[in-house]
Amino acid sequence: MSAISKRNQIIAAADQLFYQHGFEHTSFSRIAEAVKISRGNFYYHFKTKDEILDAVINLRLANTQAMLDQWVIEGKIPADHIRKFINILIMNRAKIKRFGCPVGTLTTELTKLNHAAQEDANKLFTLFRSWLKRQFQQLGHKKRADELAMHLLARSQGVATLASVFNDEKFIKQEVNYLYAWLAQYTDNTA
Amino acid sequence: MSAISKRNQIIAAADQLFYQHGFEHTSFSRIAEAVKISRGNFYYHFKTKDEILDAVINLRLANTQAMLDQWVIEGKIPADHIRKFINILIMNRAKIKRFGCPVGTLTTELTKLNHAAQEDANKLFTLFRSWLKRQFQQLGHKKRADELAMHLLARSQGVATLASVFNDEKFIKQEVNYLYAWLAQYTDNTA
DNA sequence: AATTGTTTAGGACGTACGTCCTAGTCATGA
DNA sequence: TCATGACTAGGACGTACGTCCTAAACAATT
Repeated sequence: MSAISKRNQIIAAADQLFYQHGFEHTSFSRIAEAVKISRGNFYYHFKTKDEILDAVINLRLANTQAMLDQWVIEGKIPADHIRKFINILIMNRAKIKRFGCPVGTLTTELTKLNHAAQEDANKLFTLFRSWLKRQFQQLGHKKRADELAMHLLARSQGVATLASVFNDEKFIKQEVNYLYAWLAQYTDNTA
Repeated sequence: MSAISKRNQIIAAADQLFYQHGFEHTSFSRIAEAVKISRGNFYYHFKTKDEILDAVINLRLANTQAMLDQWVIEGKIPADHIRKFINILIMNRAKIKRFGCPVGTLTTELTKLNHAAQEDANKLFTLFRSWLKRQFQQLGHKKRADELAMHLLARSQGVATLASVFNDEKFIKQEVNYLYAWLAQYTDNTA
């Protein structure tokens, strides 16, 4: 097991645990247990908890960027791309129902903790926002592109939160249908 | 200073601190400091932290119920009542920008902590949901009342979250306008 | 076989937390 | 004046946490 691999294992485990139980509530011991190393040995890979958080955020940023790039490759038109964004609510509905949105819940927690990494975490949102904005621009809505991007982001956030509170996957599907209908307004019959 | 008064002071302080810094991140000492009693003395008023949480949730439930009742008294028609709900985004925009939605952020945190009080906290959402449902029913949307209530709740949640992430009050106002427009669809020219 | 750098386990350290106890203060009213 | 119950300050307690150290095991190379 190489060092890099073990390091990545730790980051991956922390990623999951931060999502499921929150950053503050996830202890070193808990992560160490998940990757089957001793708590003390942890220090060899990461000096502080904040270092892990940075690594997790960077991992998520990279994964998100890759996902967005992939969507652009797969889809033919901007409307396809945006629909792929909406569709993550469906794809991840089981996890969303249990733990909410990974992006939203992390940034919310870091804001409450007044944590130094909160601006880095916000970049996750900015990534989506800029990407969505570009899609709406390409749809021809140059002026309102950012407004529409923010609207869609907010709607998705709300759906994730309520689905989690009420443990309701059906609600996700319902709202996704609303979102598709909303999007259709802005696509020139290119559905 | 009577016992009840001091107890209420503690609950009120905890209410604020839980909102601003989260439940887990708010220590006994921090609350005691806020109400100017010693940390040890705390034990006289509340045996455990969970007891305070319960009290805070009950306080919020009572305040919310009172607010909803008041709205019904003040407004003339159901559309007025729903608009008052939407308007809390405007009324509380400064706090929302800094700390998000008090209801949403608490329930989200308790879910991550897998805390026993999470169901009680969810009652806050249920309170709004049932009330909104009733308003939509009175608007004549018997079948879709709950669906519309959930939709409005989700939209509000999303707005609060994004406004907090991007520190953006303008966004709140923008989305509130969208919400008013959305609501107008369901009111028979009684705006 | 010897050497070197990487990775590991185990545990020590200080701090902060939730909890709990106790001795004492204070106001009230008999 | 004294007895009572409400309230308080200060600190003890065990536990869990983030952090840090050290000695040993391991792997790769010479």
